[in-house]
This record gives sequence, C-alpha cells and structure tokens, in this order.
Amino acid sequence: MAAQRGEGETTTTPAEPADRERARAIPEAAVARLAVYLRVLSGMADQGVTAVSSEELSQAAGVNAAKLRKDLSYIGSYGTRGVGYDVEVLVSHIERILGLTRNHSVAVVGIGNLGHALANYGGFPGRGFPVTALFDVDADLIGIPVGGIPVNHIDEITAICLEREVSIGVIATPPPAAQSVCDRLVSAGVQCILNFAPVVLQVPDNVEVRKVDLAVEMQILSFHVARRADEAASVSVGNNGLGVDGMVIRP
Amino acid sequence: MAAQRGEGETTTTPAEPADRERARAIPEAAVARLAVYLRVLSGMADQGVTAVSSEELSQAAGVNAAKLRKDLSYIGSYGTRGVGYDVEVLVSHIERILGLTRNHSVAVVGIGNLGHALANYGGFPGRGFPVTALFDVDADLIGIPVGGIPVNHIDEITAICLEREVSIGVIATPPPAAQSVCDRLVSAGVQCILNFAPVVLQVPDNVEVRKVDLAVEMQILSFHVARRADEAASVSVGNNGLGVDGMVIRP
DNA sequence: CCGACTTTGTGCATGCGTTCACAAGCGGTA
DNA sequence: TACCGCTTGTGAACGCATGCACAAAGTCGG
Repeated sequence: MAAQRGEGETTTTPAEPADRERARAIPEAAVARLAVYLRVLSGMADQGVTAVSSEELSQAAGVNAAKLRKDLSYIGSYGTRGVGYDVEVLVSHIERILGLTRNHSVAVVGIGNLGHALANYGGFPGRGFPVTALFDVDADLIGIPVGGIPVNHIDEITAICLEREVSIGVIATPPPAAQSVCDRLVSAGVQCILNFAPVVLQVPDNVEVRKVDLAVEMQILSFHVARRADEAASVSVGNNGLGVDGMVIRP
Repeated sequence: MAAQRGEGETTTTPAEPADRERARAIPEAAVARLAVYLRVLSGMADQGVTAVSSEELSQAAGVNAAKLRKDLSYIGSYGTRGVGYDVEVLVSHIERILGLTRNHSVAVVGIGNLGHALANYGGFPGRGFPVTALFDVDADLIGIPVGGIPVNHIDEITAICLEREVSIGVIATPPPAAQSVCDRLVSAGVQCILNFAPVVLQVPDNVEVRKVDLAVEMQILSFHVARRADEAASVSVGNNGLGVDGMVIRP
C-alpha cells in the first residue's frame, strides 16, 4: 500500500514521499526491534564489517529474517538485491528514523540506588542521550555531583528542565512520589517519560510514558516457572491434566 | 470457550478443569497486565478496600474495562455480577496463577552500579523473590556483603545456584560478559533469566529470557520525540506532508 | 416474590503484527 | 550481452489481541 518509490507514477505527487508519513506508519513493535538492529549493526561496524545480509543480521538480532526485512522496509528500501545491506547506510537511516541525530537531554529524578546507577552511566546507554540534570528531595544529596552532574532539589525541576531543554525525564523515585514528580515534569514541558517506579502514571494524551517494572518482569518469569513445573508434573504423571500435586496448587 | 465451570456438565470429565490448561492459554500480554492488576489490588487491600468493580480497577491499572474483564476471565470467573470482585479473592487467584505461592530464589550476577541497586532492593520488588546469591569477577568485591548477601566469585556460580536452587538469574554485567554468564547460569539449571545487558542472548528453547534494555527504551522515546516534532512541523506549515525542514531531515 | 438495575463474562468483529512465499532486481560469469 | 544464482522487498494469508455489545446472573427495594 502507500506510495511505492519511483514506480513511474506520473501523478503530481512530489518525488519524495516524506519520511513523516513513513514514521507514522511504523508499528510500535518494529521500532523496538529497529533499536536492537541498530546496536547489532554498530557492533558490526566497529569490527570492520561493511555488508550484511538479512539472514545474518536477523540471527544476530534474534529474530526471524522475514520480520527483519519487513521492519527495514518500513523505513525504506536501502538494501541491494542479491547482495544485502551496507552496514553504514543502514546505521545512518535507522538513526535518522529513531531521531538519534538530535541530542536528547535527559533528567533523572530520584537519586537512590537506581538513580545513582542511571546517572553513572553518564551519557546514557548508547550515545546521544546526555544526562543534564539530577533531582532529589534529600538535602544531604543536593549539590553533590553524581556522574559529573550536581544534584538539584526537586523544587527546581520546572525551571531547570525548561532551561536545559530536557526532552526525556527518568523517574527513579519511590512509588509514592512518582505521580507528583511526573506531574511536575509534564508541567515543565517534558513529553517523554521513562518510569522505573512501580506505579501506573496518569498523564495527558500528548505525553509518552514507557515503563520498566522489575516486579512485573519477575512475576512474568515466575509465571513461566510455574507453567514449566506444571507441564513437567503432568507429563511425568500421564497427560490427563490431573497433576501429582493437584491439591497443593489450590489454596 | 473451553469448559465452563459447574454448568451441570455430565460428562466423565472431573469437576476441576485443571488450572494447567488455563495457564497455557493465557496470552503473554495478559500475564503482564495481571501482574499490574495484582499490584493495584494489593494497594487497595492495604487501604482496606474489600470490593472493586472492573471499571474502577481498570482505571487504576490504566487499561480498558473490557480488556480487564477478559484478562480476568482467563484465570476463571471469580466476580459477582451486579457487584464486582472481592479484592482478597482476586489477589489470591492472581498470585496462584503467576506462581507467587512458591518462593523463587534469585541470583544477581554483576555487582556494579546496577547490580548493587538490585541487590539492595533485598527481597526484590514485591515479596516472594528472595535474592540468595550474588556473583562478580572483581576480587575486591568477593566476600563483601551487599544487601545482606556476600558476593561470590563467578566461578562458583554453578555449584551455588544448584545448591540454593536458584530459579531466576539476573544478568547485570557489562555486555561482553553477558553471554558467558548466561551459559553458566543455564548449565546450572536456571531456566529463567532477566537480562539487563544490552546483548541478544542465545539460549536453548527451554530457557525463558526477558530483557530490560535501557538503550532501547530511550531510543523508542527518541522516536516519539522526533515523530512529534515532525507532526508539529507539518501542521505549522500546512498539511501537504512537506515540512519546513525537509532537507534537514535527510542526510 | 417480583421487577428494575447493575456488573460480569464472553461471542463476535475488527485491526494489528507476524509469517509465508515468490516476483523483482542486481551482481557475477561466460 | 545473456544467463544464472542469490537476496531483497512485499502482497497476501494467518493468528493473536483488542474492543464492542449484549445476554446471563446477581443484588436491592418495594
């Protein structure tokens, strides 16, 4: 669907179909994978690899080759049939689509164990995400530099975020503080938030929140442990669905 | 579909349709949400709330009410029509399905900034996930207790994981070490891994890996920042898809 | 005891994402 | 130049997840 490229279309449409249209059409799931491809490709580039096939790249990224090609097709046709992809070219196009050509100033709120860890990454995972502000409520922390940046009091959040043009806020506070911190970030014009607090944040529609929830991750793993155990039990006993420990399972 | 409960079915099927069948049928996405519902419900229980409707619960969990009801229906029918759900009952059933009635011993590998943070959570987010072993390669760390547990050398990983029946391994090492650590965990019988290292782990089919990748999260946010910026640009100029900075976007 | 009202549980339709399979396109070779 | 083999890009089928809308089932008031 959508406009093909250079297919001899003789309408009045300009030659360049605008990346915006494309970007809007990329499935969320594909965006996440593009970031993974980017990392794998960067690693390859560092090792002097200049060309790669969809098969190789997909294996390194842990996905199916067809899926990889479809994902790449969302951002355009930059491969050469019969040959593969040029690593450099792919890297630069993915970076462009992911918006990594601009710098995204990051603020970390909550300088506890996790906040420390995040701030110390310095220049955050991958390049392009400079941490430019740290906030906490603890008076003992204010002014102390962590990862090269001094900690500010949380009350200064609005002023500083505006001044330093923070585009991404990272919440690493205890749960009770998270919503209030979030509200302040939003009122400071931050439109993207990465939330480590185990809380469901309420935000306006124009703000994007991504959640990293350790408890949820652990519980999903726990579910799989339980499922495996159940399977093992029913296999070892027979396959009628009545496990050895039927009554252990029920409360 | 599947067997209804106590509908007067007079086949030879035993009364209890076995939770195993159910567990296998729960969509992955629903499992993640069940964990969220569980947290919200626990919070409600702590505040003395005893009953809740799907509407209330769904709002607190940030999802659509129909989806919530469907999710809950995967684990059985424990609500009362015209009334809602009993908080305690729901909590205990979700805990059972997620396998939280058993204790899952956790090992953390890589006691850097992040590993420290994880170990210090002590008893990990939510109850039921006791951290029972820590590992690192750094000789300076060996023997030092973090969060109450002494750090062991990584070479002891197999022996200790077997001895302490570790069921979940958490990898918080630098990227180059991750795959090797993963292999050792697997050979120690660990079947569930939570990976914080920005690496695509290769594991056998019977091992479950979940990935928490900060770089990917940041880049997804970056993508949305860029998309918003593009939208804003094209809106402010008109709506023909040709933005003000068309040539800035292209390399 | 009955009728009105509330809320659950779920069949069905819709849409998104994944997978398949193959035509189109390109480099290499004779 | 013409052919051959390889790899991309994508139309189309499939499957899963989401959302809708309503019957079933319960409570409450009279």
